[in-house]
Amino acid sequence: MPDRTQRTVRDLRRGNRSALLRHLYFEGPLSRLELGRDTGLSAGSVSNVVGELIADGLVERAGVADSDGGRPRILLKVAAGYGHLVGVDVGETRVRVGLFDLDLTELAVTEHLLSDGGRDVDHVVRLVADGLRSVTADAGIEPATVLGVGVGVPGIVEQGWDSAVVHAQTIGWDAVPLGRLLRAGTRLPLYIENGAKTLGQAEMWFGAGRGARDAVIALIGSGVGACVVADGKPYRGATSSAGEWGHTTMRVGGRRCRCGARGCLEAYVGAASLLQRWRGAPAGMGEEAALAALSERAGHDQEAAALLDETAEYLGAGIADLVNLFNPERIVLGGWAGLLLGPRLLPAVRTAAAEYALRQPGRHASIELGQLGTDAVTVGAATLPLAHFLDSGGRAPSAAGNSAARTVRWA
Amino acid sequence: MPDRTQRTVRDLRRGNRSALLRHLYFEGPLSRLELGRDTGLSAGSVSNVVGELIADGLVERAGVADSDGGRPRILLKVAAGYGHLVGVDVGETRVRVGLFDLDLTELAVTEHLLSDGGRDVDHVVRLVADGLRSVTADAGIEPATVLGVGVGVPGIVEQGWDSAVVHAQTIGWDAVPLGRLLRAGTRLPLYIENGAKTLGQAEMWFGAGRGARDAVIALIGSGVGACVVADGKPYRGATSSAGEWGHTTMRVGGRRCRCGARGCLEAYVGAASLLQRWRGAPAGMGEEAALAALSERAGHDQEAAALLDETAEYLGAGIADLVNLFNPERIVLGGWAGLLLGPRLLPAVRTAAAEYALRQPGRHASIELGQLGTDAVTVGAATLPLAHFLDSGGRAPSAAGNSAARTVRWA
DNA sequence: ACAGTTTAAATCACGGCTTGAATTAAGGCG
DNA sequence: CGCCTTAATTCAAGCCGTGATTTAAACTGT
Repeated sequence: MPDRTQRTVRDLRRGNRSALLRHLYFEGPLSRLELGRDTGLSAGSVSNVVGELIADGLVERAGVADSDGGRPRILLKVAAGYGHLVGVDVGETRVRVGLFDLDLTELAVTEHLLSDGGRDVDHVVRLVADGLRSVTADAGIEPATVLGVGVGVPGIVEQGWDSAVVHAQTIGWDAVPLGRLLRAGTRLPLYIENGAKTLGQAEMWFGAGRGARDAVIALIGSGVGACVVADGKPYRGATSSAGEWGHTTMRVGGRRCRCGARGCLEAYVGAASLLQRWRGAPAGMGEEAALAALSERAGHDQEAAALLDETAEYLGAGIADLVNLFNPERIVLGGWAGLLLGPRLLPAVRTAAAEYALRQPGRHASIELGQLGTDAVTVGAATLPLAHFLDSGGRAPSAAGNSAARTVRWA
Repeated sequence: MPDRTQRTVRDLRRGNRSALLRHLYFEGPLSRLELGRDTGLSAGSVSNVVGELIADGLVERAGVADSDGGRPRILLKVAAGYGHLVGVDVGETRVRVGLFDLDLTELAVTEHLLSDGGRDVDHVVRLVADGLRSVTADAGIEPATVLGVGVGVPGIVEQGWDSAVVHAQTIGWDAVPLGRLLRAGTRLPLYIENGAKTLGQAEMWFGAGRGARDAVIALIGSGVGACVVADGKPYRGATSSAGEWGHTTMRVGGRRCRCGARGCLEAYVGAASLLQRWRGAPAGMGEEAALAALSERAGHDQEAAALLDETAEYLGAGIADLVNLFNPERIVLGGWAGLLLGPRLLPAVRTAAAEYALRQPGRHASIELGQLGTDAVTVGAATLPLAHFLDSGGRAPSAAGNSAARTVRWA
């Protein structure tokens, strides 16, 4: 089937509304003249489209630029109060629900700890629905102003034509029709996506990935994964499971990984694996605290230092794989373990990556530390409905008449 | 900068011309009614656009379907004789130039062997220009009917804004401004691309990849590389060097690769590496013949069999990396060594890939043998101008007034 | 041979959109 | 206040796709 993205003059207006909205959102405040120069639209078109966006309440004045003798420019911005967004982080240990305005300023947040690792699907679904009601009430907004709900989950999300189905091994979910289940609790548009991908999108929008077109967000936690962005768009693959970097082979026939294969990157650099192999691991300590202890001990303990040196080499080689295969301009190292170990390991990781990557792509790729912690899964999930809204030119889908989770679209 | 792909009603017509042309090209012959059904265009629009394409000579009648009592459907197809395409394969051992019609039927071909491994850039450029003249004369066509020249080269091609620059280590080329050099010999639009990528495109268009949207063409020769296709488009990366699969790490600190790094897949499964490690390698035999001998000897020689078993495991793990990272629906194993060893190794490769790949993406990916030999680099190169032509809706760029190689666009 | 029915394709009126040119708006300066 | 400069708006024109209508081309029955 041919690709049918634009075909009538109405699509033209929608495309140009989207282009102006996105440009204002990421680069604003801007004048109409700058919008025209940057987007290539004629002055008349900018005037027409901006006029419509202002009439719709999506765009507002943001001040006046000083004049050197001609007519002064009026600055414009996206109206932060036009609508609201909800972001949900469904994790192994908690369900976190946040309400944001269009600037992604957090207006309310609620969090529930899970005692069973998230295995009880119905319980999680109930917590999401309750959290949605709670943040809406806390912020004192009308539910009708919510443009959509983005949900990040710790597994693979298959985007079916009428529902999102989640496979999340770490919380024991197998083909859970989460879209349909959440639909029972709300009429708002739903956008369900892998949590690593929502965290990756957050880094791309306002973290270390900002401004890059081809990037990889490499996430190290207990497990290891990546979010690949190609030409500004997320790389999904045939069934949306692309980016399983943690299960690429670093040593054929090597250490057994919890996924079942041998020699996976995760079996060498995942926090769980590190702590398993560390003979000085303190007993009874949580994973994060234990890894912090390992990092601290590496300063004066040879075994801990050697373990982290080996980790840096494997990480560097794994990053070199990303460089050689994806040819990104930027690699962002994130995840709770990545942020914890990053400051100490990054120089050695860069050295190792330079050794294993081809010279030409390696020269073009910077390796940087992420800027956002794991709480950013929530705001990253809120970017899902926002991206959709911006892509549609600010014409949100109707909350009524929809019986399924929305197909997820990214920035 | 916002993505500005369509903005005026002229772009609408261009997009719809492109959609109809591509659909007719890949799926034709078809009636107007089928075109409308498949593309979603209204009957009136199909009538208008097809009428224009017929008037322009791009589309012609291809027969009439039988009628059951209503008006019979008229079948349409792209006019094979509308224009011509040239495909060039610049390799280590030869320069091959072919002239094709729009159906990619070969009308003439010429080939020159290289005695210096392609190191003399000026000599290669002269051979290309001479070959172009030669095939044009042999086929007895007007040069003005040639829509463009596609060139496949054995290295990384950086697509600059006004020229293609080639880095091809195997033929000793470092930052060769091939676009500018070839420009001196012809006014035709030039499209320069990595030969593995043109071969990959050929497999996608009329080989084992046909019909797939997310695929990887994995090429095994002396070296190892891949051509990644995402959502029907080639995955390029920031500087067009994506797909260097042969230099992903299979064993941290392992065998030294000719690229300088340790543990690369190429150091384990590339033909050059295999022959280097085979103690029974016959002296004075060419690479292809020697590999054929290895394959044949594996039937009754334990060492040869063990070497190929190890190769299958590394190949399977390398393919599993592609599955886990790119989530393709299809992996095509090609390249001269891949085609030679494929029939014998494919069962073991599939077994190994299933062991190393995650279950969910692994279940969705088929692993198949390529259908085209290395001569397909030439016809694959011819698909570059053709893809551009189809993408532009059949409005070819003017040959005059262009001082640089064209930015390459793929199917 | 003709009328009626069916299916395919062409034609037409209409509305929407962007563009470039012309006009209006809003400063600064003498 | 007039002139100049720069920003924004308005207007006429052309292009495009759509849905409704008309025309075209077959088949069947009388």
